[in-house]
Amino acid sequence: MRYEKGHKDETRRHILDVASAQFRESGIAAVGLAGIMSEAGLTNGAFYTHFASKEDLVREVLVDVLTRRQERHKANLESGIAVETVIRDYLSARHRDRADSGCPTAALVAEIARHPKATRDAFTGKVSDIVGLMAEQIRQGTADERRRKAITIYSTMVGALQLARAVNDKQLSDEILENAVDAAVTIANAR
Amino acid sequence: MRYEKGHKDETRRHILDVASAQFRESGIAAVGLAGIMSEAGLTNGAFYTHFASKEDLVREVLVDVLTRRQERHKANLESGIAVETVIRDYLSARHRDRADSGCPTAALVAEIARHPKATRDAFTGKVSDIVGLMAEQIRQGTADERRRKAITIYSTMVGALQLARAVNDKQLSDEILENAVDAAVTIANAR
DNA sequence: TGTACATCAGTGAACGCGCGTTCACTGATGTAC
DNA sequence: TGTACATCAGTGAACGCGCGTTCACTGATGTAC
Repeated sequence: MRYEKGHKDETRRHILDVASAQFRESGIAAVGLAGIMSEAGLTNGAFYTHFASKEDLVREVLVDVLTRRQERHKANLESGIAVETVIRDYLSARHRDRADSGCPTAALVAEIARHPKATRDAFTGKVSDIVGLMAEQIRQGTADERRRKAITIYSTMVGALQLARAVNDKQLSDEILENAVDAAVTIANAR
Repeated sequence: MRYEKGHKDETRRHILDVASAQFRESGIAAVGLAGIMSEAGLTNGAFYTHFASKEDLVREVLVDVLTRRQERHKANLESGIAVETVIRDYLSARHRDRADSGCPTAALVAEIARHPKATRDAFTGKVSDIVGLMAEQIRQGTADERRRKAITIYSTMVGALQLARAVNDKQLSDEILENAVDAAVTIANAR
């Protein structure tokens, strides 16, 4: 069968979506291409029509998801949504319990640190952009102070979300999220 | 050959050390038992004389390393070492660059979140103990406030160390560590 | 208009490889008689 | 004291399995003449 115009792009988009959910849910190393392709409704071989290798897919997924999240940050900024709202969403029980649609940094940062330069380059650029947007969203302080605050808030959010996910005790998990919200909001509003 | 008394314990200890370094360096999923055993100077089959399964090894490694780190925290506390010193060591360039001998939480927390209950239980208990010791080390605030501070500081340190490792830009990496030090020290000393 | 060929997304079997795990076996030492 | 057997940490080959990747092939549609 020959396909309609745009079909290949749609398929590629679908593979990216399936892969990004599986990676965030289970980690990169634990996810196989066969599993991704079968969830996407395709067979093994079709993978290489769209991507050069698994590592290529990883990099494309990271750029894709982080770009989408960056755009959401940009929209938040333009519509004047407060940084407190972003912090509360990030450190919510929902985000903790739904890693597959959540922040790829929290899900994959340690694995990314062990991936090749091209993948880490892509990640670094996007994280830098997102931190920049968060800095713009912060109201108190000079540009430099706001950047420093954004970096610290991002670190705290990423660490707290991961700990809240790993810990096998609902009370401690909630406590981790709540304390991180307080700390992040305090930092954002500090003069 | 028959072995001297204590030989088996030494071998087990050696396998634990090799495995814990490899896990922290490369992640749990990316490390194979054959590689661990060969670095330990043994062959494949001997593994099951010491451990029931890879998952059993993972749990034993986590308990072992976190217990040792907990004991170091206890010693720090008893010899009156300030929490600032712990923060600066944790967020040092050395710790960032030597994951294999570093904090297993920073290296493995996201992977641990995806492991079976027994593994997560062991991790949760140890993290809880370590946070408790950090809380005792903090000077300002009521017991409850100190616990809350310790949780936040731990989250910030874990997130910042991981980001500093993943980011492919020395300047940004150093910036992440420095800002996290400032934030953590400020939290520890806040009234 | 009809026919021959080109295109190309996707199929599905196969490749070599390393994984976690199993198991019959080794051989130096300890124990029993 | 000498001999036969038990013990057990470790060996190394083999198990089935799923991995990432390759490739000859399919077949519906587009294009050329």
